[in-house]
Amino acid sequence: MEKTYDPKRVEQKWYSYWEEKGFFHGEVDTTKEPFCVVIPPPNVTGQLHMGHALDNTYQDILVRWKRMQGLNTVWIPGTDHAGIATQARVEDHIRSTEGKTRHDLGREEFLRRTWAWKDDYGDQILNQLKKLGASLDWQRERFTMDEGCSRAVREVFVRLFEKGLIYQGHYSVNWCPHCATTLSDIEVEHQDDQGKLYHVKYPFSDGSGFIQVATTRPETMLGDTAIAVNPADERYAHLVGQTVIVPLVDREVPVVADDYVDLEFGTGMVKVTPAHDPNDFEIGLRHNLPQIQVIGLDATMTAEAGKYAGLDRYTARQRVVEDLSQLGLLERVEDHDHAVGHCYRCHTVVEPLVSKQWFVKMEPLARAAIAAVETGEIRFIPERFSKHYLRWMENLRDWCISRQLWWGHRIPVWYCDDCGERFARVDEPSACPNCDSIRIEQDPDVLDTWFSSALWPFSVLGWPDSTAELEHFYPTSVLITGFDIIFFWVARMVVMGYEFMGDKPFGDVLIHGLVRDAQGRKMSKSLNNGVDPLDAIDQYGADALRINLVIGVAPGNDLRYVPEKVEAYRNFANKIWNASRFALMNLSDFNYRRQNMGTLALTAVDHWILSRYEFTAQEVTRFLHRYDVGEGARVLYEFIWNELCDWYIELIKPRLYGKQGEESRYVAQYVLWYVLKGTLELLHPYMPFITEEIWQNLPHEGESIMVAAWPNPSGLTSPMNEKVMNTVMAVITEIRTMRSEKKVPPGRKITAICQATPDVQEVLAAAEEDIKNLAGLDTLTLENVGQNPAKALSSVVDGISIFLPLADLVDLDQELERIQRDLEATQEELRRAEAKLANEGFITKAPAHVVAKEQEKAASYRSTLEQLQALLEEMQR
RNA sequence: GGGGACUUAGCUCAGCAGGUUAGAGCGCUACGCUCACAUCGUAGAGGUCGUAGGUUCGAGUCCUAUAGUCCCCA
Repeated sequence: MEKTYDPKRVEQKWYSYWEEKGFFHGEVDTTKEPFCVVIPPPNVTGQLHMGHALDNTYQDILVRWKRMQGLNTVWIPGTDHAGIATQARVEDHIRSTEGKTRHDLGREEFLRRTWAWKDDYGDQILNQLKKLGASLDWQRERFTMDEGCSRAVREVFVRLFEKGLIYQGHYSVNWCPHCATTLSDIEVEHQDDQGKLYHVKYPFSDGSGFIQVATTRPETMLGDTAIAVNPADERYAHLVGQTVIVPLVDREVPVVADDYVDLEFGTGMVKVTPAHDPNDFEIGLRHNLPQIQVIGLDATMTAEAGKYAGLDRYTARQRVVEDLSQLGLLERVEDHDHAVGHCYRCHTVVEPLVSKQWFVKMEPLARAAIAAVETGEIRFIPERFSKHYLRWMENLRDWCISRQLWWGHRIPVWYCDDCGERFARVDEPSACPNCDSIRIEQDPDVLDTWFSSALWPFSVLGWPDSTAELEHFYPTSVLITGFDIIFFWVARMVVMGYEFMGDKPFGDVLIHGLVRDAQGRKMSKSLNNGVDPLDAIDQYGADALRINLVIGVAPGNDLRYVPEKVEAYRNFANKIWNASRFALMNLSDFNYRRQNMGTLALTAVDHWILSRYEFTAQEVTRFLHRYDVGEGARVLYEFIWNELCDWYIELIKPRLYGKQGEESRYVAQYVLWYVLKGTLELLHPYMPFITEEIWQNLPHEGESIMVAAWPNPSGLTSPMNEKVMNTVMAVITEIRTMRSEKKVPPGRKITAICQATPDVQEVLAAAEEDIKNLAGLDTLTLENVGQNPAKALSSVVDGISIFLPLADLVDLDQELERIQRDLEATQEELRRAEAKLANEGFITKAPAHVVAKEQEKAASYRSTLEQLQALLEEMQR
């Protein structure tokens, strides 16, 4: 084995091995408890980013853990067709290579090209997940536009349509002029932009003066069809029913009263443009106002805008403002920050437009989805995201599902050219069901990408067919995703799950945060501060990246990607590597079958590490069970580095080298092997590659660590030996500290005298060789508390007086000062403990074991204090 | 405007069911290439856990208020 761990040498090898052996695949096995996770499907043309790495690391950790626990485990991979993103990318490509638009190619050819693009690049992101070690069941790979998923989409659409839950209508929707499609409400991101508030005067029709309105979008006034005031506004009550002239277009419009108007804002009067503002649209409906569209699909002004026709909306704004100013109708302009909607894909400012679109009626569908979270049938981890979800679900607006794209699931609705019949079908119809005409046309629009993702947990299991998979694996066990898509995706899966499966899509939803850069900024293309996970894997190894992403992170919280931290876990991998290398070097002649644990003459040190190992196993299991993935990692890290490596391996070296006989050597080998192997198993979900590589080299049974049994409690806990070892370690550490303070060269062997009670002496005597080895002693003398040795460094720990007779290094003043300092610190601790114990409430109300622990501490402080005082007296003599 | 999160060592963060002498990594100081590891070891410095109240025998941990930072929704 090499001196340093080389991830590149082993990662590819083991991934291929696992895949070939079929360990990732799970068949339906009704005799076993199922554990099923569906991947949040990444965009088919996307590239793996840190967010994916984080998300899939969490999933893989849980999946590997459950698999080792013996559950019938399946983690289903797949990709999302990502309508807007994919179409935009292919359009860009065609434009730059051929100078053509999608319209030049036509729908059919464009779709052919997009499928070809998908075939060329679609596997990329999934292959990148393999580099991360993701144990996905590749035999079950799906795509949201594959045949099965597409059929599920049509089936769902038709059923909802026939139930009257999908309807078509003219409404104000969000239009992205760049992507040339509508967007649902949540696809619009509101950002505060610096804008201006224009105060414009509208003359009364009868020439009796002006009213004043404030607007941030003066260009829309060309489409004004009313002025509105609040009915409670006494200032304007007399105006309601009068008419004013919209300047520039000379349109006569009424003044109406509507509750929507905010009395406080601006002048308390607003212009109403039903065609270009969702709120104005609502006002328009209430007052029967006409909708005049002055801005077109390409964000330029329409013919309705008169002389402004053809101008871009922002140019038109300037012109309108100039013209108003010239007419003396612009009262004033002030700075004004306001929220402006931007497309979540391209960040273009969204234009509200009235158009005919398809909607899903959400209110009846949401009921079950709300109840599920309220009753705890579906649980968010951390819990606070339940509120987030519920608040949104309870204020749900209908979902606009039609998109003016070509890439996606085409809406399965046909129109008859002859009789005008409109009908939905799962399979393509050949004629009109009403008049048998074959002159039928399918709706040109496609569905929102999230419509198909909403079906993911059951469509990937074979729905609408009733498959064994659905029966066994649905509901899935846990969904793991970021908080940013709770509304887009999680909520809609819950809705669809209850509607079509009559059951929740998953029981638990584990939400994680965002990966930010080292400065805490979001990783983004525009900032170019993203870190490519593949680069990170290349540099530090997949295992280091994985554990770095989860350790020390509380569930739901964001984390920063700090290269130094990944490096620390690369070092951790190396530490494990070397500890294992040491173990293997000493296990060449080891045969675990020779004797089993029960018959071994275990030492206190052996009992201690077994006890700590058992504790670690319990903790890791407990933490994983509660999705505290980061805490589980921390426990393992600390056990491996601080206990197994720093102490146990150091302590057993002489035994392994045969210095205490063959039997003792075998016992040490056995315990080292047992603990190391078990620890690797516990660590495997976090660091799959290195653990497999080492495990395969250790004596073992089975084909792979990934299908080894998860370590179960086996009664190895030993509080007594833990206590003994704590004393021994404290003595060793104290001697080391004394040496270090006095700059005793590490190589110099010295003598130590320990004074203690007979029972403690016994403990120390049993550990004499260990203490001598690790504290650098040639002699260790144990005696009763009494006379101080002359000219010695001294200290007291856990009621043990330690003397190092190093006459040349003793400086009486320094010694006095140090002892005095220790004495004061101990007094302070004792004071605290005694105060606690003197408290009636504490004694009567605190749990017995807490009180006992406090008493023990006080006793220890007391004896330490006594010895320190004795020391001091004698030194001062 | 409504909701939520965060505020713990110089920096980045843990702290699980209230009970430890409050932890880790990085950085810092001193010493050390001791036959697993310098991607290392040994020892050390460094924190009134944002502030103010409250609950409790006991609060970094629960409650209220307050300040600052950030996020979501409207």
